[in-house]
Amino acid sequence: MLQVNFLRQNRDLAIQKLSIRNFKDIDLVDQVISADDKRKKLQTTVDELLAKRNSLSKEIGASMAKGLKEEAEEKKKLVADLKTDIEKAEKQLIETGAELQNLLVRIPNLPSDKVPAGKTPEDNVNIKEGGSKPILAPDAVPHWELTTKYSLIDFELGNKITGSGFPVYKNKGAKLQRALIQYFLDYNTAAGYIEYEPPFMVNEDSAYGTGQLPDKEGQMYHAVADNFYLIPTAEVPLTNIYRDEIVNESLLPIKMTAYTPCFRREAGSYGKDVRGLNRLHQFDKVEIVELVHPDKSYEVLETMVQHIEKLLQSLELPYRILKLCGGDMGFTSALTYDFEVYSAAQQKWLEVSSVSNFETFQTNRMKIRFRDGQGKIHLVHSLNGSSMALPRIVAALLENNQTAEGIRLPEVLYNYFGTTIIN
RNA sequence: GGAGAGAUGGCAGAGCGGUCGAAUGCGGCGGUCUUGAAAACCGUUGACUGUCACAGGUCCGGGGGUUCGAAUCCCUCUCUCUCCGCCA
Repeated sequence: MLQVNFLRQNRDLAIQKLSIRNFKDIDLVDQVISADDKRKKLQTTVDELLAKRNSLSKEIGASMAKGLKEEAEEKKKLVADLKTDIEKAEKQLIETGAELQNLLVRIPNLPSDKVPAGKTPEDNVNIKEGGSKPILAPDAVPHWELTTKYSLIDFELGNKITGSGFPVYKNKGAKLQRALIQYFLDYNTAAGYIEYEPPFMVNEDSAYGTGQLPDKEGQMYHAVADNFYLIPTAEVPLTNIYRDEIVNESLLPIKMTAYTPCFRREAGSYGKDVRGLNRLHQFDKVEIVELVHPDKSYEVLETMVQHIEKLLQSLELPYRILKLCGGDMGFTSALTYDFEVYSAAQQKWLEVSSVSNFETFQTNRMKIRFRDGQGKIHLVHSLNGSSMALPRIVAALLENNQTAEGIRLPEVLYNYFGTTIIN
């Protein structure tokens, strides 16, 4: 959520930046400002009425203490008259506040200056490629055949137990998941991230805090009886750890990592895109989240990009890094880099990580703040990235490393997995 | 799930329907003392809103009510604790 005062003071800039996103409801900016004007006026009215009531009430108390009963009764009447005015004004104030909030939550984050213009994924800027695409044998097959061939994943069984998009990992397939999770967490904690195991369900406030609610409601699984949401990413519980907290500046940066399963309804997905491990309703992911000083967030974003790049390099996968264009960026982000790995048998780039700086968009909602040396309070910047999402990594590992003898694993996994090859 | 108790500032913990944004202790910050530190002593220390700055307003778990006036009384929801039941 953007800050109203920022919009008031930078109306034109905000509109210009929103256009980089191809955001259509530009009018919202002016609507927010005028709703806030209205709110301010009403607030003043209410405040004045309340001030009157408060002082009269005090006088009543004083009169009573002196035993001036009649005087007190007269003043009581005055306050009684005020009461209807107060109720009316307060009702309007609440309505206007809600109206303002409704407008405000519909405005996405402003893209940073570094965001390229563009509308679709084709307009994303390829800023770097690394690793080399393997040359596969002519009989190479996509991962969904390999997982069957080596008994790693049973998609059909998942259909039976739950439904499509809920695969059952087994044998070495299950162990590979565990090895990757362990490796990723160790890699992150070695870089100073504190490991967490958060809840896999969150309440409404938390889902709202990171921006999943109100508009992405349909993308989460909702446990209606308790009004909990299954997390779509560890970003949600991790970032919410510091919701409504004011931390000392010396505690920054706060670096957190967690493995969690992620649950996504993915309503509307179909066809080739969802084949095998490409798109699932439940998948494993290790996430990194940072809460940092506003002056440092872009520096930190670059560090996070390097962190993830090195991780991909260690997995010996061909990858590329994209800077997302305005039109393809998520609602809450100011700047996003996507990481994709090349899945050789499908001959497709698969997104395995997304790293974003949200600046104050999330922290304004969550009121995550820090106190500086002068005792002043400011919002922190929040960032996060996948480090890494497992399924597509597994898809690429299987496809790219298939040989006549079996799947050859990258060296970094030897110790975690126990053997060097899956056969 | 049943019975009872409770929810107050960063933490602990007072609080008669009016002068309570709230005692006190701890912690934090500043100072005195000290070569330096500790101790001791002195001072200071909630958030939001609003204003050029004052003033003013809001917040004592959430929501509603009673009252001229609510941290204080009533209702309700949520959560925590104790006991019982169930249970990985």
